[in-house]
This record gives sequence, C-alpha cells and structure tokens, in this order.
Amino acid sequence: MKIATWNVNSIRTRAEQVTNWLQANPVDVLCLQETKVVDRDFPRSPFEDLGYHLYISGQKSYNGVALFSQTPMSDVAIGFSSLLGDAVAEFDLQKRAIAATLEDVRIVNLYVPNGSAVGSDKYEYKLQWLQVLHDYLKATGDRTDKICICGDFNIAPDDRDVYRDTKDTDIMASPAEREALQTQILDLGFIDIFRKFHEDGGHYSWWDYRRGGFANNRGWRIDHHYLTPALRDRARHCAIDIAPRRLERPSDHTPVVLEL
Amino acid sequence: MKIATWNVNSIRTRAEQVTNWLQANPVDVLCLQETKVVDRDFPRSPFEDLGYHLYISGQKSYNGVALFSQTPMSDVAIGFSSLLGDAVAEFDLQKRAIAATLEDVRIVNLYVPNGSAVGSDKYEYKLQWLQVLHDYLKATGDRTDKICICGDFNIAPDDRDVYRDTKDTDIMASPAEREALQTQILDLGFIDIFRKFHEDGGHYSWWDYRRGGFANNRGWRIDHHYLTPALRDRARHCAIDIAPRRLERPSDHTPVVLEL
DNA sequence: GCTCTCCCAG
DNA sequence: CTGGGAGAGC
Repeated sequence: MKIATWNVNSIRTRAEQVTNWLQANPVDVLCLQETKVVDRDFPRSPFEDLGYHLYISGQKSYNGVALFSQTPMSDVAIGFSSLLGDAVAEFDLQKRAIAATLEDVRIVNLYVPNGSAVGSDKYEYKLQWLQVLHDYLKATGDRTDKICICGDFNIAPDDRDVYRDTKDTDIMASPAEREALQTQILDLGFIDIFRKFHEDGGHYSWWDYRRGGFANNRGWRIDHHYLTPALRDRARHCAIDIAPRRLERPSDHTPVVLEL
Repeated sequence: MKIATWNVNSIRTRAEQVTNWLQANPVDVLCLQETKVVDRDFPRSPFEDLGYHLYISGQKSYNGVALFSQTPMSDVAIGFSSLLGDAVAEFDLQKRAIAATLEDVRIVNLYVPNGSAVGSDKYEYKLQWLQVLHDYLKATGDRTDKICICGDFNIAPDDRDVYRDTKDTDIMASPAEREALQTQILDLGFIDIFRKFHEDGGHYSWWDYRRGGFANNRGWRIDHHYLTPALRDRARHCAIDIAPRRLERPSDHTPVVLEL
C-alpha cells in the first residue's frame, strides 16, 4: 500500500501538477494539505477522472486537507471533535485534520499549524493544537493499533532535517516544538518511518520560495509519516520525490511516499 | 512594411504570448496598448532577444503604450505635449500615446480612453481626449503627409463593427463617440484602412471576457489602422488575426496587421 | 472574466 | 516568493 503526503499550496493552482504526478506515480492514498478551497469549489473531476475517491475538508484561503484513495475508504472523520467531542470544536475551525481507513490501516492526514514566530500567539496555538492532537491520537489508538499519520508537521525533528544549524528561536526547530513532537506524538509509540530507511541528513521536503531556497538547497524535512509499532515492519520504502519541486510554479513542498 | 496593433492587457502577463506571436508573425512594427507597467519594470529582454528595438511609455496598473520595431525608429515622441506643449500636459498623465518614424512613415500608437458609461466623467474625458488628439494629429500632419495611426480606439465606427444592433447608450457606439471619431480623425483625411479590404460586418478585434463573449462571437472591431491619403494606395492587406484570442489566458483583444 | 494593487500568510 | 482576498477598472 502506497501512501503519499503533499502540501500542494492551493489545489486549484496545482491541480494539473497533481494529476500529472498521480499518473506517473500511482499511489493508493494521497494526503494533501493546504488545499485552500471550500469543499464546494474543490476541483474534484480531474482526480475522479483518474479513478480516485475524494474525502475533503477545506476552508477559504487557508489550510484545508484532503484524502484521495483509489478504493473507497471507510469511517471518514473530519477534524478532532469527530472523536473528542465538542470540547475541542474550537480546534476544528481551521481545517487541518482528516482521517479514514483503508483495509486495516487508519490513515490520519494532518496540517500542523506553522506557528509564525517563536513566542507569538500562533506559536502558542500550535503547541495547544499539538496537545489536542495527542488526545486525538490516543483516542484513535484505543480503536486500532495500525495507524499511519502523515502530513505537513511544520517541525524538523532534529538538525539533520534542516540545511543549517538551528537556533532556539527558529520556528519549526524550537525546543518547545520538538518537545511537543516528542511528547504528543512519539511518546505514544509513533515512529518517524523515513528514518528507518535514511539515517543521514540532507533529505528535505520543503524549501522556502524566498531568496532562492530551492536553487540553493536550503531545505527542511517537515513532511512526515509516523507509524505505530504494529505497522513498522510492514514499511518497505519511504522516499521524498523532489521532481515536482523542479516544475514551473511549484508548491514549496514536494511529495513524500511511503510503501507499506 | 507590416504594422500590427495589439491591446495585450498587461505585457507582463502576456510576454510569452507576444514573443510566440512575433516569432510566427514577424512584423516591422508592433504597437501595444494596456501594457500596465512602469518603464523600469517593462520586460524588455524577451523582445530585445528577438531583435526588436523598444520604445515604451507606461504607468502603474493602467494604460501604457509601446512600439517594437525591427529597425531603429526616429523622432520618438511620448504623449501629446511633445508636440502641443504644456497646455495639454494634463492629458499626458495617462500614458496613451507614443509616436515614432520608420522610413517615411510616421506611426502614431494610441490607447483611446474607454469612457466607462455614456454621460459619466470618464466619458467626458474620452471626448475631450479626442479633441486634443485632433490637435495632435493636425500638428503631425503639418510635418508629414505619410501617417499611420493605430491602436485601441474603443469606438466601433458603425454597426457592422458590433455583433449586435447598438443603442445610443452603448459605450463605444454612442452617437457622440462616433461623431468624435468622424470630426477629430476622419475629417482630417484619415482612412479606416481595414475597410479598403473588407466591406462586410462580422470582423471583430475585441470580445468581452464576461459571459462567454468570445465563445459566442459577441465581438467588436475597436482596434484600427488609419492612413493618410498619401499612404492609402500603399496598403496591400489588413487583417485581424484571431488565433491569439483562442489561447489559454488570452488578452481580450487580438492583433490586427496592416501591410504597406 | 481577467487585469492590477495592496494586504496577509507561510 | 507565491498563495488567496478585496476592490477598482474595463
């Protein structure tokens, strides 16, 4: 089972690149982030014409997640409150989470808040959101032991995942963000499965549009797949496909593909 | 000598379409309107790389005219005050006129105001602008009898030039606009040279982007070449090239080409 | 509809 | 740098 994650930075702008990529790289499930469109305006037909079933949760301008699957998925759940109830409804105002099941695998597609700047209101929101995510993953784990989380985590797990040494004030690399990744996700037993196959640095999934980030390979690995131990040994391969980042008018992220 | 006119509706957005068109349709002079860019930001190199010399007069967001010539032109004059003095400086705030000489032909490239709605302030400005144009063309005629005016006139000379019957309240077809075309331009002896070659209706150079104007061929012929009698017999051909209007993300206007 | 500017976000 | 939005202009 191939599961890919791609922050497309607007599905309307990127629809053609995504269909081209899917034709060259058929996957069982494609997890998209930053679709930036309300469900009613989502460009469904290019993907449905390729045979994919679409499960989407979007909003105007910002955020938005989607699951494309070659076979129908079951138990589609949008947001955190689907599992945790209205207590967390406030964290579903931004469309950042969608989950569904394919065969025996629960797939959770996430767009973790960026956080803007260390210490900002958005940074505090990111850390709170990760606390809610923890509860959500725990509740998911009560139902199944075969979970694949993937998406744009907006956190580089360690400095191998960044093109340069980081400072404590670097958003996506600050101690509190990395601690949250550890506490809220890894401590539940989830494994950053890319690292099963690649121990070295220099593998990136995002390059800033600004100041020639891609031309100078100033990248970050912030798009990940996390597996529960019950799935770990089923992982055959996990790789970043840099090709879409080389296209004209690309997303700033490129796809990461896991093969189970 | 081939002289083409094309309202490109932003040269930055249309640069690639214009270079492609020039490679397939080499002309001696290309007259552009609605370049929508200040001179400093004009994309010169795609056209200079094709061997054209550029003469431009642009502003931010609106209007803007340019002349591209395969051989250098002489006596480049920007605006009306170059000929009429500071008395008309107010009509040069909007960049709508540029003229230059190739061989023995004075080429005047114009972007006539649209006028918005009959009776509006912009409509009055359009009629005043055409009065100033009259003085400008008269002064030009004092210097040479071989003049080619071309550009976007935002006036359909008669109802053959519109896809439907017009009303007196139709902008671009109102009696006062057509009267101004007659008084300020035709009465000086200028000849709408397209009509030397095509007497029938149904020839259009502009289709509104809205309501499928092009798909339904709801067009207007508002882009013209006018010649002085001394040039009339040298005109070999004048035709509208509809092909660029069929491209993806086209200008709402398509080029008109005169061969002298 | 499709430009443009300016603004916000990443 | 590249998204989307709003409002103006045609």
